[in-house]
Amino acid sequence: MPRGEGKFLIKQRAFLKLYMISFVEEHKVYGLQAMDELKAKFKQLGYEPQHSEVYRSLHELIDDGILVRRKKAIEGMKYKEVVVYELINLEKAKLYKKQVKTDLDRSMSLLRKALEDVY
Amino acid sequence: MPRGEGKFLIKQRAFLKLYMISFVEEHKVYGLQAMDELKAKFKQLGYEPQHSEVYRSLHELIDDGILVRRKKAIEGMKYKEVVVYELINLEKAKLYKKQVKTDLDRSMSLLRKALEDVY
DNA sequence: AAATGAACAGGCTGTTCATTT
DNA sequence: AAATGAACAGCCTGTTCATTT
Repeated sequence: MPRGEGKFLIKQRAFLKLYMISFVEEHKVYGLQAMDELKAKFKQLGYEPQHSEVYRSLHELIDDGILVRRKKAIEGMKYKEVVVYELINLEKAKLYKKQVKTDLDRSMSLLRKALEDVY
Repeated sequence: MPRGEGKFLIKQRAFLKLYMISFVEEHKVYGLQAMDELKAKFKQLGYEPQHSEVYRSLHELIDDGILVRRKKAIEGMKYKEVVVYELINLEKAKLYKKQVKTDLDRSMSLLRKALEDVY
């Protein structure tokens, strides 16, 4: 059972949770909209996050006590209502972002080192 | 079943295979020695590749037709003999390295973008 | 159909066990 | 014990199915 030791690169889950926090801070989006935005953003890099992983990220942020769910009637079109999220604990959010930044930097260093060593 | 589409970061397997090729090019090392070298190299980045994953990388490179196994009597100390590897197909090796470089660059871009977008 | 969510399945990888020298 | 390898187990994540609006 991996205990978080000896780890390789950052996990997709953490990567997405980071973006979810970022979206919520900007008062944007519900689940699928976040996914579409990310797909568009990363399309040229060949990365297409799936909806289930986006939802899992959101759910986990709720379990972490960082976000809360809120139902919201849709303003204009399409269907009735969506689930939006709000920051409930800014401190926890800041801490999480800080931790993820460390992991992102570490991951970058691993990749950079390989590029330097081998090519 | 993931078909290599919509993928996130480069996999540890590919990362290690790249280093294995690099080691073999320098006529270095057998399995555990390679692992120790990598552990030392990445220790400060908190990455510690496990022996089974190193062996799997080596085996896969054999399946890929890039390396061949060769038993070699140990020169000085410790125990009797180890398994060393030789490059059998330089073209394939070059191609593989090129492919991995693409994936490394792509992965770096993903991480860099997240750092730019969120922080 | 859009949106959310859960169930299911498979791949990747760490831990453990087995074998040889 | 060092070295190699395979078996086993668990986590992560993509695919599929179910439900609601």
